[in-house]
Amino acid sequence: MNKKIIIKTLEKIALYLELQGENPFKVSAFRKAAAALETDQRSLSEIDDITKIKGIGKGTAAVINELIETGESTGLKELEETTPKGLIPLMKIPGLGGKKLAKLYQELGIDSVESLRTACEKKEIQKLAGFGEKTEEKLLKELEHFGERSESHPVWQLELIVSEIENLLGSIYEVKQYSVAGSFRRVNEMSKDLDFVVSTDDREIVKERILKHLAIQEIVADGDTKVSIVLDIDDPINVDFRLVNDEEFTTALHHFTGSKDHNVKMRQLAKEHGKKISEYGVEQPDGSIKTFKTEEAFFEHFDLPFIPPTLRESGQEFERLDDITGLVSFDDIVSDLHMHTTWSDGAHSIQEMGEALIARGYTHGVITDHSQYLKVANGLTPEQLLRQRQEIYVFNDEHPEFRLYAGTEMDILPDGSLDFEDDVLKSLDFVIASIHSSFTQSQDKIMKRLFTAIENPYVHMIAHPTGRIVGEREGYNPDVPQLIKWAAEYGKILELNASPYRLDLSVEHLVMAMEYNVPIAINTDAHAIDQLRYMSIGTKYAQKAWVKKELVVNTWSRKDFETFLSKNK
DNA sequence: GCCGTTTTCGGCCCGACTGTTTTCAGTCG
Repeated sequence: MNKKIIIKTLEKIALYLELQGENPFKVSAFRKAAAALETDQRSLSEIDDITKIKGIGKGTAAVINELIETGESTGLKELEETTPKGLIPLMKIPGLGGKKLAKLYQELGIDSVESLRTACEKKEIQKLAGFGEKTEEKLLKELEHFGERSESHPVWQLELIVSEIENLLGSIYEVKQYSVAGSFRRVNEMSKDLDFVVSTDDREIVKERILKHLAIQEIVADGDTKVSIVLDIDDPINVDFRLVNDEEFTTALHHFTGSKDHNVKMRQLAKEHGKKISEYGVEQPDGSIKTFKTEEAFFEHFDLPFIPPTLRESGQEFERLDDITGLVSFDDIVSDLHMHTTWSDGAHSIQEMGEALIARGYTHGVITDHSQYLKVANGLTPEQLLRQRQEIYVFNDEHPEFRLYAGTEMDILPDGSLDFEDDVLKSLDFVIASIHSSFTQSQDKIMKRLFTAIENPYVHMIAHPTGRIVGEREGYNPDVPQLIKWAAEYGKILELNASPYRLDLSVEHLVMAMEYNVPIAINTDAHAIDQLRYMSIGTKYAQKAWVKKELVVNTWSRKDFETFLSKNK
């Protein structure tokens, strides 16, 4: 029996209990037990007494033990027999939860999308107590495009929408402070919706401006403090705006940034001190409400260090408070080691990219255009590389306070060979190797290709090691744990490609890389100046994997970077 | 169902919005 199956079973039981309209605390007890098991790092065989885990008691332990012994759960079986499977997808319909579904099933025998639609059309639903005409209409409307709207949106899609909305909010005179919140602020790869917190003295006007300037498909909710809309774009997405007074901004931002689990932990903590956290402030034991200028001050009020939004996930962050200070942050970044120019498929010249790096306050950077194999990207021949170097030297002469290094993003070819001979590589300051072709090869072949690069003494880094596109494609499926071990052994850097399309390596793999002390370079892979902004997303994403500053190559000084380079010569 | 340096019973995070109601339940985040 593996842990994943047990976790899934506990979650299933919770879902069925919910569908039966069970006590919500009982439902959440099963969810908590599943979460507790998941957070516990040990494998099943390493756990001797399962009830010692907080959140697992007599009832849930019985389910777990039965699963271990027999591979089945009689409790779940019974639930499955008394609750039709067809109800499960109905939970996704907005406005329908366990209680209402239980009632629909018991009173009208509704157990599927079809029977729900029929009941709506026959106007049977409005007759039930607690339901009405409006509910029925709303359900019918939801059923029309049920399953059409995608459940979650990748970060690269949202990034553009967020900056557009931020521009709008910034342009409204009556808006005092604003920020994106929710899972996007926590830099999750996928988000179901977008949340914004806005402070103002004049909610009506701000609301009016928002509704007027956005392309809106539907207004979902329209209250005093919350406006919820669906944006009218190719892939429609729900956007919530929370309107608060300026002094409430910080607590509201914290509240709506979540995650839910993080908030629950914070509130429990507050309660232990006789305090009460809400989006409007922290109620003190004497009943007064305290508000905060910054999130730092908010956390300090509870004797906590600032917990970055990216870490506010499972509640586990409260157990690693001491590690937070050593994490990489955007302020530590002094270089970007992967970018393209007009020499290959970039939009800007060496001069322009270099000056953009200086403007960002960096001390150095590497120009890494594609290599000759990548014809579609205008890859460079060794001769072109040589000429490009002259241009880089000129730039350095003109900007003595900054240093641009000559590099390449060299293809690892389908046959496993490298796109440049060693003597070409030797002449470069920094060599990136990456795979852009034949993604469907066997893992064995892919790993052989990667190993060629790893063992080449002139290669410094493997870029976007899995080739994935967030929410779109899997990549070429390398054996990442093996790659990490090789990188550790051969002293190579692995990339965290900061482009929101890639975020590659992923959190899971970065955690592994940290265990082996493999240096990570967070690079934008910018093909134009404005893409250099991805560095911020990349560093935040790295925090999610608790990536330590000292292992991030682009926090190193120019001197330390050069020392690393000279070791590989 | 789980939990306990105030507790083995009575809580369990907190509030907004909606639609159904004449004071609140259900859903949602």
